[in-house]
Amino acid sequence: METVRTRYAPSPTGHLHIGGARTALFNYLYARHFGGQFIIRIEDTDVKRNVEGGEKNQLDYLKWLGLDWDESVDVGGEYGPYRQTDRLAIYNEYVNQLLEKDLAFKCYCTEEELQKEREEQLARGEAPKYSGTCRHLTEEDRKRLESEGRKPSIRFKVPQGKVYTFNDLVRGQISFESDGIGDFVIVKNNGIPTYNFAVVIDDHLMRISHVFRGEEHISNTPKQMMLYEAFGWEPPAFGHMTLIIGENRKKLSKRDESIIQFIEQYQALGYLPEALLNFIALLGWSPKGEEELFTKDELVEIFDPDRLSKSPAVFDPVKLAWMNNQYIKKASLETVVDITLPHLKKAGKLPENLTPEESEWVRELIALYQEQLQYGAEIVELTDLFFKEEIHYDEEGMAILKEEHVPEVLAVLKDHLEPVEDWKPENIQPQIKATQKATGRKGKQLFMPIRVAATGVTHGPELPKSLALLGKSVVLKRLEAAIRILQA
RNA sequence: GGCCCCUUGGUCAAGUGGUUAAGACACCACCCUUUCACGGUGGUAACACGGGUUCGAAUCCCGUAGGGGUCACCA
Repeated sequence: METVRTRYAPSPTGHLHIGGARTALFNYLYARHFGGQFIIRIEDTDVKRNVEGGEKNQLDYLKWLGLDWDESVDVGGEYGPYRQTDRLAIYNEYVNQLLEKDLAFKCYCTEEELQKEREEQLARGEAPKYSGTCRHLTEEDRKRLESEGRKPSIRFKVPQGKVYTFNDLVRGQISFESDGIGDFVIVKNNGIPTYNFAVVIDDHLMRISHVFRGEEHISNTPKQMMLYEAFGWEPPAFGHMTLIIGENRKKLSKRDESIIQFIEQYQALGYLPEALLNFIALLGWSPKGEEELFTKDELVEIFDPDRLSKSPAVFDPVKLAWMNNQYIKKASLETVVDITLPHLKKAGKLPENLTPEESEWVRELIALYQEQLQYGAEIVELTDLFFKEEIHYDEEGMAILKEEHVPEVLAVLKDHLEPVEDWKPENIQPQIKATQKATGRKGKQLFMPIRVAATGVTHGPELPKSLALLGKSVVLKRLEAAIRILQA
């Protein structure tokens, strides 16, 4: 069997987003599963729309997600160059072949003329399609048009009356009639080839064997097949994956703000790359058993292209959060600190540079919330009570404090806590116990008033640890304040 | 509008002619716990519709409806 070679071919017109990452991942999984190579090629033929840093962002965040590749702009490879604008001379050669064989022709129509043509067709209720104006120009016509200063684009002569059929790896057989397709542009009038042309040349020259891409490319496939046919080449196998859609059930638009789409944003919010990768793998694909949590290596192992689904997948941020929490719970404290600490600093809760004591304190604080943390940035609201100077009790808290036995509990606890030298959970816990003995109050009646008085809230993590992290003076002050309020 | 694709619970999704139609997220209840969270147990909830084919259809065929994609000198 021929070597499996797949590729991810982003255009640097934007940063890496969910859809791109998914395409990259499945091409990666396919290649790795079958022991093949994975290539990254930069499709930057839309010179106007390329954005600064787009290419780097794509590569950086693919790497962050844990993907690696065998050939690309950064690591080289024997089928390079891997950036399309560095391959212009190559395309030129093949364009000339087509021109010589009369399989392509120069088109002098301007954008305005074409636009007008399209509008008229639409107005007549026809499908917009290039009418073939320049298909049969004579040499003289061309000279004349060029003397007018027109720069030609080059169009491919679409064969008439043919049917193009391919066996899609995810959808099965799909057919198109060539008559529905107009002669399409393969080289723009700025001399740079279009996507549909360059992709064919490159996939062939780079020996790409399988192409997984989004469903939006289904209708490009017949055009590409025509080109393969014109050159006498064998096309790769195509697999069109379902679209990832938003809650409105439409394709994610890069401008849609209802969903976080860029991988860098997930990193910034404190998601773990392993979780995001795992989640993305389950978008339009499902494994055999009931397990859903997989490492990258496990995914490579179990990946089966036959299990790619055909219907679109709604991106569910709630499930992503759940999955991220699954990974956070299993992660080391260091990792969790890494994704949370910057948010505490950014929120102004902590200074940029921490003393060793502050570092240790915040580590313990973060550890307290590791079990329930869904993503790094969430730490700020979760730990809010540890950074508040003033606390005030809500209705529920007030109701708890107002119970008759509370002043006694608080006062006794305060007396027991005052002598504690080494302010640690292990030393605080016995004093709570002692308070229980002295007052005869236990369970809710004991813990809740203490919690409310010391933290201001009715829910939170383990009480002794919370008190320890709050610090002795803060706790004592708050107990006193509560006692005072209750006396008034 | 033409062409193409899709249709199982709120969401993801298993299922490939015979199942009590899995599982996960979310939701609800209970258990654990001082509380919250975690965890555990249980529960509500689905084959778009209409015709065939068949002893038998979520599964096969044909329609209808709905949704989506695409019709660029974007990729």
